[in-house]
Amino acid sequence: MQISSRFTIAVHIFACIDTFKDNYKITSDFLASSVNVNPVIIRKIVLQLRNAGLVETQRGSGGVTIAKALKDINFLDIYNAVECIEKGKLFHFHENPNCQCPVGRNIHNILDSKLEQVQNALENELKQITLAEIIKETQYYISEENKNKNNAIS
Amino acid sequence: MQISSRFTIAVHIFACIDTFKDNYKITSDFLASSVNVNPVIIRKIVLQLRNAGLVETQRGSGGVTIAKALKDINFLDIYNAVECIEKGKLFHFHENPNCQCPVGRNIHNILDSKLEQVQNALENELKQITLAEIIKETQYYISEENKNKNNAIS
DNA sequence: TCTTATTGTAACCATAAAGGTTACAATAAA
DNA sequence: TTTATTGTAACCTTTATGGTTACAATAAGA
Repeated sequence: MQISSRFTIAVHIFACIDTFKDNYKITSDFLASSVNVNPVIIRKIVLQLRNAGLVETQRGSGGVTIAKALKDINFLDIYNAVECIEKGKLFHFHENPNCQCPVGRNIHNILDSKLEQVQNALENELKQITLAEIIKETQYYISEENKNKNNAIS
Repeated sequence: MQISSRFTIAVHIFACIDTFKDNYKITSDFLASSVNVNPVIIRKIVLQLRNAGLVETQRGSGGVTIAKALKDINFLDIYNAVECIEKGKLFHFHENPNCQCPVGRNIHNILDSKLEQVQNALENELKQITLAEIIKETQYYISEENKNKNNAIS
């Protein structure tokens, strides 16, 4: 299993919106061009982000905007928005362990809390990383490029 | 995405082997009965565990045994054995971000270390949990059942 | 040696998810 | 009224999961 590319695309979308919001209208075509996927893929992901209250969209006139302060959106918010994870569980448990067997009828007692512990570790780490941090990194790398460009000119 | 049930089945298999090793020959049929899946499913998972050096099997005569000390097998070993994760990466990155776009050509710089940080958090937590702990829990829950049974008899 | 039990493995199958595409109604603004 | 855009339906392909039947290879016991 892998976390689907919807997650990295979603982060990419946020980076684009913030970087280009003053100079471009952020349409699904615009985003599709940067991410390099079909615009409908972008629209589906943007819809998931909108349903989670992370972005706002305008039908007809177009354009996507970020709905919250950058520091108030973290990777877990995005993960939960785009990753359709069954019952919120990271681990898929085999369905019908044999309750005639001492191990089979106790396997949930034995495992459930451990699996929860692992899932919490993942979620806590996702929670630590906010869009504020990502946008700062984005600005840094773009400004470094511009520095190099200016050096080449001068 | 979810971590596949191969993982919980694999842990279940280890719990069974240790619990019943003195009183039963641990065949794929025996394990299949406790887990409640087709014996071939068990054999495929046991093969993955064998390829990872975690168990030993005997063709013909049959039987599965644990290949290492219980404290030397952790959840990450089992996870890596049964979860065929592409290039070892937890996150699937969109393939071809547009290098004409400042965000597109920097998105890996921006994201890669963050994704690695999250994957490390997951793997470290998996590493903390050993089979020794799981077997201890298994014995505890089974002994509790036996206590209750004895109480009912007396 | 023959029989039996068991593993390893191939060859299928069904279902679901991911990722993608075309098409178009609904909408908003110029 | 026209145009641009979103939301959405209806498809498609590919891959992974989980499952099944069948059988050759193997090891041990009768």
